[in-house]
Amino acid sequence: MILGVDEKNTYVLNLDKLDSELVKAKISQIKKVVGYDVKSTLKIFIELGADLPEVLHDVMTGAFLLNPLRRIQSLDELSSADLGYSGSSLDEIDDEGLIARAAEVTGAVRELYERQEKELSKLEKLNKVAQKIEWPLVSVLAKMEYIGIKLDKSHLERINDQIEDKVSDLEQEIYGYADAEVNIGSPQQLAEVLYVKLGLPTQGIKKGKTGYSTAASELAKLNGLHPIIDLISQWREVTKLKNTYVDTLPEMTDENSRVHTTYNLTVAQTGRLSSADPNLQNIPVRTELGREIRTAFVAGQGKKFVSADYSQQELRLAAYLSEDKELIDMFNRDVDVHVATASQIYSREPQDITKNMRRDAKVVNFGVMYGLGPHGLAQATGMTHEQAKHFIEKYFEVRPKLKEYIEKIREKAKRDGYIETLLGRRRPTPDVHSSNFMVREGAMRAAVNMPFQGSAADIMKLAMVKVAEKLERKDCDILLQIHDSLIVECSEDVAEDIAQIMKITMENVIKLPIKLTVDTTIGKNWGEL
DNA sequence: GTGTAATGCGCG
DNA sequence: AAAGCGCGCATTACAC
Repeated sequence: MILGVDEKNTYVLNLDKLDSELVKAKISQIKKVVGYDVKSTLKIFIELGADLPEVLHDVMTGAFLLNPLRRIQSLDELSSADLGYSGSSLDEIDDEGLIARAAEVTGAVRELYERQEKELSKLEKLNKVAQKIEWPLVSVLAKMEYIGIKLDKSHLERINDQIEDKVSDLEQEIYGYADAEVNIGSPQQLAEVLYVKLGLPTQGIKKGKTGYSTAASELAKLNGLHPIIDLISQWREVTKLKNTYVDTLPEMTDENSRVHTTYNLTVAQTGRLSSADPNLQNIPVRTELGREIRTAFVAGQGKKFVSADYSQQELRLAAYLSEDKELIDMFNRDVDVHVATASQIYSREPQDITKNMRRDAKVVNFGVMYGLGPHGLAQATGMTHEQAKHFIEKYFEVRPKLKEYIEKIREKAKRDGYIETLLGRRRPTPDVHSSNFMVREGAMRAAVNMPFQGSAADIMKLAMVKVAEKLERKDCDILLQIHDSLIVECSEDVAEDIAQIMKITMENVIKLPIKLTVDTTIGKNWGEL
């Protein structure tokens, strides 16, 4: 445990062991903190029951803000790359070594801090992102991670029993058709069975480095040609959920049956959070069995979950950023934008728009933000390539401002070498100059996506800071962030109240000419949300 | 045994 | 000819 103190700030290192009373006393006096991976340190402070200090700066996150392309963000890497340090490892030394070299380590942090502050002060908006969003968010995330979310293990056990029966049934049937006990989990062996042994057509099937693909999208093309296809798809769905969630989550709980994720601030190039160990941002929801897994996440005794979701946040931001008055107006009048879009593309009255027409319009509405082309649209909707091409053309006729905006982003990426979000977070775009078509176009699509996904991420992060402030002393904890959604746990009697606070806070976190609608739900488990 | 690439798929 | 963004993780296959 090392503290480096000067007249202005206290520099704290990443630690995992604490035993000295002296140290605990010292911690309680810390009011402001600078460090490397401060979030990890704050979790130890919480464990000790200390009040959290204000986060002034984090050199790991700072390095990422200034250059998100740099992969290695260890204190070692930063010290040698940015400060020219060449000594032995700073971040993998044991307790004794740490004490011996405390000055060295705090010195590196201090110097990185000073350099990064200088760099940030030259970039006004990025600096504001750091000061107003990232630094306050560090404490919010530390608390979320520390509190965790409760898992009903017996519920998962019951699900597991059902799954195991189903898996063995499916396997027996599949072995029957394959006339061998193939490893269904091996794409190689499976391809051999499907495309050689059973002689299924390989026309139109994607080919990878090792042979013909057996991915779900390719199997879909074979559906109806052989009963084994559907069985394999079912086997995949069930074993995926079993291996990834049902088997592993119960092993990651603490003594109170709670699981604690880690939110990473320095991974996603757009500024989103990522969640790992376990990843709680990809808990299933799209299938019946998947939703069953969600119900295993439960609120504690006398508590409820409240969820608050931004409704179509990225599409609203697209409307605002491209200054498409029509689209902005649609959102502000609460009309169904997918129906409205279909109505414009097909030149039909909204009441004459079928489910399928709406579905196709929805795919394009979201797809354009990712650079979806005719190929992808055809894939997603079942249109022919020609129809898809025409559909996209019609779309941009109806949304000329969006087309213009996308073109502007592509040009900016080439000209300036970076794209920024609404609040000024930057993503470098070096690959838009690549001589490789695939690499170049991929970089262009990522660039186009940045303002939408990244601005949404900024707004949600800011909202988390504000919501955390409002919920202080309210017997209510933020547990999860799933990109456009927050889940809190609070006592039953205040749930309605909390829902309202979250809605108002999140909708008004930033003043824009477009309404950012937030929907809330209350439930005893995640499946009810 | 450990590391890595490839494949596949869960979520927003 | 290619041609959907952002993640994390399980498994297989294979090199070391």
